[in-house]
Amino acid sequence: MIRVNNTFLNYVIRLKSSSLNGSITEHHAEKGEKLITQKTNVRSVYVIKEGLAKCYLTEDTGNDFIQEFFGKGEVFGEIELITGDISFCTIEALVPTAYYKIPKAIFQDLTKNNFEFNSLLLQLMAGKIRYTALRHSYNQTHSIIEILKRLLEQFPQVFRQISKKDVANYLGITVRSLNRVLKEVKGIS
Amino acid sequence: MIRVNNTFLNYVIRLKSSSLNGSITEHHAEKGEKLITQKTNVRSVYVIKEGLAKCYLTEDTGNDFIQEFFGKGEVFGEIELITGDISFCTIEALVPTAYYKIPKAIFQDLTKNNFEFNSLLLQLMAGKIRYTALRHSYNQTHSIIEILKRLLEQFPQVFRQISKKDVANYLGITVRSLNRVLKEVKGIS
DNA sequence: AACTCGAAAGGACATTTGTCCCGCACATAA
DNA sequence: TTATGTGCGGGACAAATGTCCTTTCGAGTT
Repeated sequence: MIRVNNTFLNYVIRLKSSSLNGSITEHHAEKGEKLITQKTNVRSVYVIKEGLAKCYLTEDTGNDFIQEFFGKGEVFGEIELITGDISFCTIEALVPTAYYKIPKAIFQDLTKNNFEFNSLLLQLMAGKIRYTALRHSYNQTHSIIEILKRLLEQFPQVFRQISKKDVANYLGITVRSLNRVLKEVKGIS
Repeated sequence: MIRVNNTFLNYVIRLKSSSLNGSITEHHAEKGEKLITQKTNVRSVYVIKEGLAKCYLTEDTGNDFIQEFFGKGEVFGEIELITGDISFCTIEALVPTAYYKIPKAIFQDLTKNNFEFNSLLLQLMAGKIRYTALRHSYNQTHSIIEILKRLLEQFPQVFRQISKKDVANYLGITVRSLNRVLKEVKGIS
């Protein structure tokens, strides 16, 4: 749901304030601002310093599917830099968000010449693969009410930060269904 | 659906027949045999030389969710070696399958000291992330009939190699629904 | 041959989810 | 103040999907 990665964030902060001072830059996005737009070129790796963003794909049907919510330390853009493809998703700030940008050339140099960075990158990507596999498996094999119950256990405050529509798009259902099931969940507990 | 990776396969074959002769070994699995079992330790990276396997997660409900079908050159086990966790899925041969095994120590050495291998590994993992993101987004935002139509366009022969039950588990639906929708698809075309 | 078993096909019904509404509350702009 | 838009909540009905069950078929076993 809301992913974080403090290990990587701390490492990037250390990198920034050391040898690479100047090439890793800090930026700020307002609520609703897009950090990456689907089907455009990506020139940097992004790391969230503070805030919250949604990562979503817009389909030909006009529907959005929210892949993940990114919190402190989450990294994106690295996939596009590695595969060389254009972006397959849009990243949009849900609240005022501060983030770091690592330019492509610096990123590529780090992966090749910095063991620790390379190792953290592998960890991070392996974690993404593992996490999404587990999530989609759970989602495909359980009813919406079970999925929602689990989500509310892990993030009791979801709706404080995230709109119903976004949660529905994350679960791949309509807001109407979300409301219906939400009522049911509350009725039980 | 059926993923392949010839680039990586060729590289591994070259590796095997050169410096690393002896440490990369070739094996064989019968139909139904499991190469990796969910929730057990993984000690090697696996690469399919020839054949077909399914990668699936068994949930507490008893339901299986098939994440992918692995064909020639597909790699697995690398996630577990990187994160250090036990396996989150089972890999089972669907036909007689030949594969290579790269022991953990060799794999770790290669990622650190072999630029080309490291680069191929990053490509491979980035590709997995991208591919599954696109697939799950499509699946969540389209009806089963659209998903199935697309699948039949890309793999007209699916049912020659893969049972209805496995296809249903891949799509996250029941066999009954699959049959129903299949009839509809054929009716249209 | 007789038997068992697993895969496939599909009927009948229940349940879940989506679609299309309408109304309410709360912003913000005119 | 009055408009206008947007998020939220939910009723009523339609459509999609699951559950349960029965039948058929063919491969292998005894």
